[in-house]
Amino acid sequence: MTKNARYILEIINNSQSHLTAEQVYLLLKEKNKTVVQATVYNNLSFLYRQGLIRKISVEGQPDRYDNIIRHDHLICRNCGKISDITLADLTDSLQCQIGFPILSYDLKINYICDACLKQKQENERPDNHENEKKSI
Amino acid sequence: MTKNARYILEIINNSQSHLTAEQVYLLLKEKNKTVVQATVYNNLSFLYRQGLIRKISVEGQPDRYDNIIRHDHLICRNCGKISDITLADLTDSLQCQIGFPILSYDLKINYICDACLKQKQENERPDNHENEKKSI
DNA sequence: ATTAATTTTAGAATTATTCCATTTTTAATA
DNA sequence: TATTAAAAATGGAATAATTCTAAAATTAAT
Repeated sequence: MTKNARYILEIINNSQSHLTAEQVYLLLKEKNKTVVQATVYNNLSFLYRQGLIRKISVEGQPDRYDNIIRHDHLICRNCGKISDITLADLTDSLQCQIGFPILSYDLKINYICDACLKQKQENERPDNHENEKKSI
Repeated sequence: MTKNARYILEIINNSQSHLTAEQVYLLLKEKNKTVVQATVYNNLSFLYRQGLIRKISVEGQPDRYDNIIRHDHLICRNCGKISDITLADLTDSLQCQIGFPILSYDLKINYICDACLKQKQENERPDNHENEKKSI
């Protein structure tokens, strides 16, 4: 494991958010002035292949990277915000239902976050006709 | 709903696979010779906003479009193949655990498909040292 | 028939990611 | 320690997916 790979793993594990490759690149640059994006992509692929990080994808967004501690994700269908939530582990139940061996699962819950809910109520006041069909 | 939107909805609902925008474009072209990609993207967004189609995303792949009949997805972590599978409905259980209202959920099961499993066994015969670290 | 609104088109622009050839770094060995 | 081989990083070009924009075409409303 190279220095860059170690830094990247650290960045991802210490982050509360769900970093894109670009965000990882910007953070890594603080440690290593000369690093380029390709290096970040190489190392992210390496760490992913090794099972040391998780990759999450939300429609219309670039791939994001996350730690491998089991947890699920809430996706706001209005603004795209991703949050963590840890729900009951489904592995056994799924394994049972499916029959052949599974590796893991990804569960995304779609909802409308507080901020968007509030904003929507604002916009839906009878006098306001803005943003009538806005949503990601 | 315009003619193009109707055709696209039909294409997606009649498809067994999980079409990308490009694939939808190629299929729509058979009906409407002059259509361009931007039109397909416009209409896909429209149909998605209306809740008439579903969007699914797999890391490293372009977004895909699917019908809205409830079902889950199996993702082969080696070749990226997506298949449908209908598992127990989790809505109530999730809704209970979460507390605030949810819209829906997406469940992806990671596994290795038959074809890849067979191919891996081939490659792992002691004489064969190809592809020792290949996986998406 | 006229106007306004919506959709489509064509093509440029943007974003995310991969590829490739060269250089640099690291590790292994004489 | 110097030499070599392997792996990683760099810089930049290339590709793929998607969005944007402005003009043209179509549709609906008056």
